[in-house]
Amino acid sequence: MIQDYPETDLFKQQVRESLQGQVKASRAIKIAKHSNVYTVGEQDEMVYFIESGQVKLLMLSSEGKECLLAIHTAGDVFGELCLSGLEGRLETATAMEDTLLKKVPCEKFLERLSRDSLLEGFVKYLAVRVADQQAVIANLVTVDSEQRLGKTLLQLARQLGKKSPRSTRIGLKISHEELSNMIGTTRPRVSVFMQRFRNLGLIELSEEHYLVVMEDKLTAYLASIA
Amino acid sequence: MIQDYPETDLFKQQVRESLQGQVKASRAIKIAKHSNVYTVGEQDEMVYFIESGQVKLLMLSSEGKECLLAIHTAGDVFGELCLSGLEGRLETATAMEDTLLKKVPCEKFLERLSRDSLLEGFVKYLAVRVADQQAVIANLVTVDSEQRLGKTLLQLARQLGKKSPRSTRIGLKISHEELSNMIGTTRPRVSVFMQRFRNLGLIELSEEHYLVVMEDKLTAYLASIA
DNA sequence: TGGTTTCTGTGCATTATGGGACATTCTGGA
DNA sequence: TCCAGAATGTCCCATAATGCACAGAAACCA
Repeated sequence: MIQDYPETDLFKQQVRESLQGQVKASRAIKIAKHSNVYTVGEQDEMVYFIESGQVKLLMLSSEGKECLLAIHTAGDVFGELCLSGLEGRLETATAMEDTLLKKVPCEKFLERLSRDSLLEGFVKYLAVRVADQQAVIANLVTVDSEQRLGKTLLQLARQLGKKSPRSTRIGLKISHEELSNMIGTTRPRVSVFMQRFRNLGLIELSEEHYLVVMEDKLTAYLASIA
Repeated sequence: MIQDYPETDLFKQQVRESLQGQVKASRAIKIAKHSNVYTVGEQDEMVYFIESGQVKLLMLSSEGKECLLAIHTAGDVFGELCLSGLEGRLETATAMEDTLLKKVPCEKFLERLSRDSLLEGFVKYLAVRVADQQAVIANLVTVDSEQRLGKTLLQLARQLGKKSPRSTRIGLKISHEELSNMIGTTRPRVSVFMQRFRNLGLIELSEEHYLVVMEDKLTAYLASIA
């Protein structure tokens, strides 16, 4: 689903450098664990860059059900949707850990990209975003929850994990409830599937309770139950 | 869910003009109804512009289930995901009617945008795309199929419809099966909901069997069952 | 115009899912 | 070190969704 995107990594690197020049202009801000960076509907035309920590993006349905859209970690950019010209935030951004951020007003961000000839890189980055979301949508539409959970784990492993020959460790604790909010099912359901994956040796919990994903095995299993 | 985006329309207008200069370089190509413009996995680094007709974008799951991602009509751009730098198409593009297209190699497209100072507009356009898809994902995750069908109809009405004071006519025939492939449910289920919406006066079928959506009523109904 | 195919409306078994509930284990804070 | 709150592992059951089947209507093709 999500592949390795060297171009995207390159782009993030470039943005980081580009924003360095901005350091004095925009000081780093500190967000405490469980606090919000911004909330739905809020007028906040800023683009954020994560120095350290983790941030999750959530949408709420009318009945208050949550949908976890993405988890971002150090080096990521988020909040860039204010560039769409739409008024008000569509989602809420919450720190999962104490987090250090840089923020730049969205017009400034565009100007900066433009000046540093990064617009094409940003277009590429956004195109990758659209492609990823497209894959997520297709998954939600076509496959059942076990399969979706599996693919989501693979995606998280590739996005956040550290690779070893046979496995990938996700250095970030994500609760079953958060997973259920990503794949559109209930928490108990995720528990059952996670247990199953563990019994089959597709995933493991490390000493420190980090999640370890055996990408090959999990991929093979998902294909076998398809 | 999907709002009116004057900026996006403006951008499409500008792209159209920008591509006019390209007319001789890239002749219009004709795609017969039910034929594919490109298919999954195909190497086809082109950006398309629709002169007339309709095109739908489909993804296929491993078991062959379809997911309808988008419907594009005259004036729209599609296939722009090749800008992500990923190899091979992620989806299949199929003409729903006889369709006339212009195509431009993706690097040429970028060059052209750059030359005509449309890169920022394109960034905005992509940001809107991401925002829209985000809304689609949140819907798939948080609400049930009736609600999703309703929202999808509203979205289609706003995207494809012609407005009257109280209603919007969608000048394009979309089968229940296609709808079911957009919202992630089965065809019979869509039939039942459509019937219900019709009985409640939320939608109508015109003489020529076009779908007419009473946006206000439908919106109110969806809110009432939330 | 007739015949064929696709689309729609419906019903019904079977299965999957959602929404609780509850005991147990973990974790972080005092 | 102990306690309170959070997260996890399991059940159950009412409900929603899937898969299938079939008849009627409409659209398409020749």
